[in-house]
Amino acid sequence: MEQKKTEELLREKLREKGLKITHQRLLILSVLEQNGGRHMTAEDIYELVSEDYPEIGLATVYRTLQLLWEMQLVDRLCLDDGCVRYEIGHLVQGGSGHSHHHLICRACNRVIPFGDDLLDDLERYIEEATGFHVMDHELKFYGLCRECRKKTE
Amino acid sequence: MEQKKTEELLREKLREKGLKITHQRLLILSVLEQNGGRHMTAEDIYELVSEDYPEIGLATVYRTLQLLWEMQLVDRLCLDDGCVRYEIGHLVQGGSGHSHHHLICRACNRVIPFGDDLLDDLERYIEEATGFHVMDHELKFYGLCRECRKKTE
DNA sequence: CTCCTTGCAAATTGTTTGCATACCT
DNA sequence: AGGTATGCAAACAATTTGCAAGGAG
Repeated sequence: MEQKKTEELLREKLREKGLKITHQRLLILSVLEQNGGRHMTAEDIYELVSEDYPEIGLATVYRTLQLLWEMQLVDRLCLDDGCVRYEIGHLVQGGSGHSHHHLICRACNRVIPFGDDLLDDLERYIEEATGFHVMDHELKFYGLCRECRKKTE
Repeated sequence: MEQKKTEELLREKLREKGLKITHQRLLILSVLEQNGGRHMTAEDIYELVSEDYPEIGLATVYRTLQLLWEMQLVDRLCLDDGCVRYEIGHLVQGGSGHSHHHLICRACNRVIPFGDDLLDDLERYIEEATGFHVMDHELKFYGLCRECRKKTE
């Protein structure tokens, strides 16, 4: 049901721009949606889509991710491991409009997602102070996770 | 004066770890310090250091940046243009202990630094809630800058 | 039928690594 | 002297691009 909605959103946006609705584009979005919690690289997505559609090329995955990102259907993030990662857009997913943050442990490199975002006030403040209209944000905290703190004590 | 202080910090940290104090390491830190406001790529830094020290190799720049980052003397950030950028560490620079955020315009790709950080409360909350000890953070806002908003109206 | 899109392979780009030499301490 | 660092070139990995063929509108 929700699935249907996101796909419909993509169809609309493509139509608006005069772009074509292709199997590949729908499949990539669907894989992202079905893996809501993960932070996937283009390669990850490529492999998952390949299961249903083995002819797909990696370049298409890159091109489509770029497109979906521009349409705000997916979010992008860098976790300092040298590759960009993607997840279904927080604006479309569930429609809560809220993203989460990432806690990155400098010792074990684990990435821990953290709750909801609590930045509404700050966003409002930025808009007032600078005229910059905030659409999205990405917040990462670096430090030591509970386990690594124990180890070094 | 401040310059001297940061360099001294590096010397100490190197000594502590039994690593050597080399011309290259000092120069790289110094270039970062003199370009406090910029977000420099390894290549940028390489070119600047080359002016004073043409024999330097790009690989050394990468190795040194990695080292300085581990020592918390420089900060790292990704601005979605496919390369990692560096700036002098907010912990050492001025000693305020506060970093700034970045506003990234999705239309013109401009990067606007934004004031001080206001995340102390959130950091404290995270530590209480999860046991994760926060040492640093990186916060980016995506949206439309004042100028681009005007254009699209 | 037209133009957008794709798959493939080659090209690019940012970053890392191996190794012999040079340099700190 | 002894091990660390460096410069160079080659290796790698992620991403992009050119192009002929295929597919949506």
